This record gives sequence, structure tokens and C-alpha cells, in this order.
Amino acid sequence: MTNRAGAATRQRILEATRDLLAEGGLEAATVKAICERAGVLPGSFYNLFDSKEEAIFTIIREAITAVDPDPEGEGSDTLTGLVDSYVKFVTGRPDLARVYLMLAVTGSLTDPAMAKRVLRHHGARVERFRDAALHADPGLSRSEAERRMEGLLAALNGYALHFLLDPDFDFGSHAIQLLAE
Amino acid sequence: MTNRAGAATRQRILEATRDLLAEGGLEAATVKAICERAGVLPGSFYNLFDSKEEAIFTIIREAITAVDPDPEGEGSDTLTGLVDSYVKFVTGRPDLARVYLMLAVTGSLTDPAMAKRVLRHHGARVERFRDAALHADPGLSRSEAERRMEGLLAALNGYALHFLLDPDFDFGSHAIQLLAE
DNA sequence: GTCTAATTTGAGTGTCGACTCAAAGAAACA
DNA sequence: TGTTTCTTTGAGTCGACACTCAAATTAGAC
Repeated sequence: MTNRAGAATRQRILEATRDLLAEGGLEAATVKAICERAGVLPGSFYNLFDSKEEAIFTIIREAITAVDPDPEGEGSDTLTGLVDSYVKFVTGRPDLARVYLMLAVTGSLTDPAMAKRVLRHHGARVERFRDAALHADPGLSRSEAERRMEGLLAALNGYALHFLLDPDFDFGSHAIQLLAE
Repeated sequence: MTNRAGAATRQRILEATRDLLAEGGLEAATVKAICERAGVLPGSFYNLFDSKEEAIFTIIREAITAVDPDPEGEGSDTLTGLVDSYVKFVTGRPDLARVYLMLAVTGSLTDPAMAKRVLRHHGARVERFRDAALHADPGLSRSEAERRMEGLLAALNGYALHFLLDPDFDFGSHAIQLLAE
């Protein structure tokens, strides 16, 4: 049976891992650094995680899940709502957004499974945006709606990338402008 | 005075570094791997480069320079031409494009100077696109042209990111579509 | 309180990284 | 050919990394 203490330590370790990833990327997230920040010794880390990879993947999953919150109801998405929640995620959790982007770019190189995962995730998002677009303008053809949403998402991703490099960049207004066009 | 042999070895080393970076990212570009691929021993590497960093930065500079070729003449850029050369770079040299993107994302985290560099480079590109847009449509206000070009470049960057994750993605047609809007 | 199982300790292992250097080997030029 | 300078060799250093484990400590059930 698990102790309460173990779960608390686990959380401290995950927090430390997330912070280090956000601050200095994969390079900074060494087991030693994670343990120091979490106030724990290596043995304790390995009592709770099988490997460093496991801790890091836990954070990545967290990031992936956080980008797209569960829909409130079937077909209830509005375009503004979707864009808004994307913006809120990137500006509100730049740490997770950064980890996601970083792992998407570098991880996909070495690990084809990671690339597939990211692309599948992207595809699902395009569909969700497309449905919202069709709902707003039923006159649009399905493929035309999809094409436009691909463009919208590409621009959103481009702006998000800019924002993560330059926190002064006003991601919010730029994103909203995209909807006006 | 330098021997001819040294220069040739230097090129082999840089080639090996570029390939390894493109194939497996920073992680794969170890001195050992670089030397093996270049058919050289570590001592020879360090006779020509002060550090591994120096070799890698040489590749990055190469990538940065290659994105934006020299203008053919003052104010001679057309929007289609600019987009076209961006597409050609990304699809023609995905190795360099990948290295650039990777370093922009991960390097900017640990190294603020890198972030500044990337942003300055981006700013210059926006200006170049803006001037081309103004040339095509002199009725446009300067700030409106700049705003639109920021959006165009964001979408281009987003599409480029997609292409680098998925070589089947048709970057060319998507990029051209952006101009039609 | 006592017993048991979960947790933490912290010194330690093996591996792989960047980088060094004295000595051997070519190139260039007289 | 002899000399000098440039280049390559390859064994070796040193530090940092992920990860281990027996022993000590602590928490929870009875």
C-alpha cells in the first residue's frame, strides 16, 4: 500500500521537472538538478520513477492534455472560443507551452513516434476548428473550411512561437486579428 | 601558413556536423560521432576547432544566412518572390531549416543572446516583406502592411514547422494559398 | 507500543561526454 | 635533401551523467 508521503514527493519531483524544462530545456533537467530542486535524493527519485524519461514524459503528457481542454458539449465550440483558449493556454502556461513546442521540434527528430503523436494531435485540432467554422458559416464547403482553419492554426502556431521567444510580443491581439480577416 | 589538407578536413567535419544535427539534433552531434562520420580523430577536430560549440555555431550561421539570400537589387523584391525563396529554402534544405528551427526553439531558452538574434532576424524579414507589400499596393498604410506581413510570416512559419514534422505535407501549395487571400 | 511495509538516505557504479597532448607523419619550400 | 611548419594520431584525463542498493528512517495498521 502506498504512503501519502510518496505521492507528495512525486508531486514535488514533477513540479521541479516541469520548471526546469521550462527554464532551460531538456539540457537543464538532469536528475541531480531535479532532485535538488525537489529537496530529494536520487534514491528517492528512483523509488518513484523508473527513469528520468518517465518523469519527463509525464510532463509532456500533461502539456499535451492541457492545450485542448475537453469540449463543453458536442458541437458547442465557437471559433472565438477555440482561439481564446489556445491563447490562454500559451500565455497562461508558457512553461508547458514551451515544453510542448520544444519536445515537438527536437523530440520528433529522434523519435518518429513523437512526430506521429504531435501530428495526430494537430489533425484533431484542425477538425475541431473546422467544425466550429462550419457551424458559424454553414455555406462553407467542408474542404474549404478545413483549408482555412489549417491556415488559421498555422498562423496561431507561428505567433505562439514568436511569443515564446519574446514575452513582450502581444500574442492575444495578434491572434484576435486573425479572426477578423 | 595553412595547408590545403586542413581546409579539406574542416569541410568534411562541417558536413558531418550539419548532417548529424539535421538527422538527430544536438543530442546526436557528439564530437565522437562527428569525427567518425568525417573520418577523423578527435585530435584533428580540435586542431581545427576550438570547441564543439564553434563547429555547431558555424552551421547555425550558415543556416541563418541561407534563409534570406541577398536581395537582387534595392526594392526589387516581390511578395511572390520572397515567399517562393522561403519555401525553396525550407523544402530544398530541410536539414538547415531543421537546425535553424531547433536552435531557435531550444537555444533561445538557455541563451538569451540567441533569442535576440533570432528575433532581430525575424524583424528584418518582416521589414523586407512589408516593403514588398507596399511596392505592390502603394495605397496600403505602412503599419497596415506590416501587420499583414507579420500574419503572413506567422502562417509561413507555422506551415514550415508542420512540414518539418511531416515531409508529406505540401508546404508549397499551402504557402501560395496564403498569397491569394 | 509494536510490527510491517513504504520511504528516504547517500555513498557508490559504470558509461559517455568534451577535450588534451606528446609523438609521428605529411606538405611546402629552400 | 633538409628543415620547418602544418596536420593527424590515439591513448588518456576529467567531469557529469543516469542509475543502484543496503541500510536507516518514518508512517500507518492493529
